[in-house]
Amino acid sequence: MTQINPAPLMKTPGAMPAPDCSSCPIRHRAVCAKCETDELHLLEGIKYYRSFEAGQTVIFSGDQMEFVGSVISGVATLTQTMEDGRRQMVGLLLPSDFVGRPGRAGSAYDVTATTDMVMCCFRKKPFEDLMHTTPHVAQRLLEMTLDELDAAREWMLVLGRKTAREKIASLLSIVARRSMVAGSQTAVESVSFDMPLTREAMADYLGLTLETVSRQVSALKKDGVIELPGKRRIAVPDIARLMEEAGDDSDGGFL
Amino acid sequence: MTQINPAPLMKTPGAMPAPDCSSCPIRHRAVCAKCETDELHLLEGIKYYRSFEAGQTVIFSGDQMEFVGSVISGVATLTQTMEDGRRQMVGLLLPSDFVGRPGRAGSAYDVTATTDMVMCCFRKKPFEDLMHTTPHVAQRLLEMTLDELDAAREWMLVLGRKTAREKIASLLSIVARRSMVAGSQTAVESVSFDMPLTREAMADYLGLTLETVSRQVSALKKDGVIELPGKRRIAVPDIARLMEEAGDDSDGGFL
DNA sequence: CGTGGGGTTGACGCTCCTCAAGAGGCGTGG
DNA sequence: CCACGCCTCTTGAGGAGCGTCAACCCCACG
Repeated sequence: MTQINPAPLMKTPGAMPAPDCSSCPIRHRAVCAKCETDELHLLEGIKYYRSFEAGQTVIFSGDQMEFVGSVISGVATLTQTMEDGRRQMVGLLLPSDFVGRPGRAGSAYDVTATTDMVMCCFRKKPFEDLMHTTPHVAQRLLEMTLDELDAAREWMLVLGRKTAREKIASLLSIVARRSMVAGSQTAVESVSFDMPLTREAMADYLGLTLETVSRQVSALKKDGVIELPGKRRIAVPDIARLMEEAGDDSDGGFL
Repeated sequence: MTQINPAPLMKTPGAMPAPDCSSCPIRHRAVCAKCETDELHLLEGIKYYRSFEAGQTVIFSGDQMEFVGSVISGVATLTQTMEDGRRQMVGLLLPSDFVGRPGRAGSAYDVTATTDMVMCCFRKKPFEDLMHTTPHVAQRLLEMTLDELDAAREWMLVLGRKTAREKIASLLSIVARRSMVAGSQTAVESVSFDMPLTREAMADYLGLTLETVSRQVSALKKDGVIELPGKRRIAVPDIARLMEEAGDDSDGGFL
């Protein structure tokens, strides 16, 4: 059984000293992944760290974005809200994911930290300038955006066609997979991880109500697909079984 | 190893003479939008036209993509299918939209023409090379991908949180808006357009059944939100009313 | 004139939502 | 120390919305 432990690394929200890029845990997966050392120095010159507390809003929908950046640790969500209060999560931001949209002034979504979180930020203007001069940043951003688009489309299938039980299993699969990548595990059959979302956030993700989420999680537990060893912790004894419940078996493998 | 050759194409869709870029109707909206004349010549050198009939599959999910390209006229869809046959449309490709994913060998989705369609194609390899040499193509592709991502996220809200009636109204709004852009109308309060999708395709788009789509279209007609002057034709006497039914009023305006 | 594809409409039932009550954990303050 | 409020989560009962199954219409086309 693989154990993935997130490393919480801060208390007070706000600006923080930014460590060296060479020791960065997401160095090879973030926007900067393709950068040569000279390009990295340019980025290093304009970067700064910021931390956010669980529950804190990073950007409000419609606000001006003065920065873009990468999630270093922790989890954030992108959500849309209708006038009558209905909410849909449209993005789940895990370590190495990029926040913000170059070329557009305001944010179209609310960005909220669901756990304590640290970001590596760049002021938007200098970053955009840098995109024009260093092709590797723009290239990597295109790759990442295409991956996000694929993820969004996968998600559409979940939202549009899957049952409540399949939706839950799909979400757990995604989080499990990402946590395995982060821990650089390969080909294991069981995992355990901390679920960074509340029942309500899961419901917002999946287009369900929190009651339905709770019921289906209980059902998956009763059927032995998952175990709940502690608050927030989820153990998956048989990953293939979970994927089967999600409706997409024989998958396992893109990126 | 036995080779089974797919049936030859029925009519004569396929290669076509490619007209000059300067007279192209999507010149200023497609991937080539930012190109200078010299860059355009490079593209012109590797481009070729292909036509597809309504109902014809452009690419099967999992197939190698030998080309990428832009939709010139007509409509295509991107769909995903689960093993048990459940289908979800994940992209609607209208004129100027880009088809294909540079940097990945195979297609993740089925691409199907829903009307007769003409595409401006580039063989994948030369196009990818060109992306590295002419920054304007890569820049424009990033912009377009970001727009697609926004559209996908808007769509998630539709799939996850809207009622059947709101879903129909949302789809009609999108098609109406796009048809207005194409016709370069400004600030009108009524539109009429041809709906390029069957009830079944609409259902696949919206995560509904075709019966529900049919019922809700009838209901919108009965309530005077839309009129159906002819087969496939839809008239919207009051666009604001339609947007209200879609659940996102006071919108009107991104791109 | 028959056939097949697209569309409409009705009856019925299942999934998931709504409303509601209550349990368990945790920090605060008396 | 326990009481209290607040938050998250669980569980139940009832109902609505949409899916399923089925019949039927319209029209193009051979």
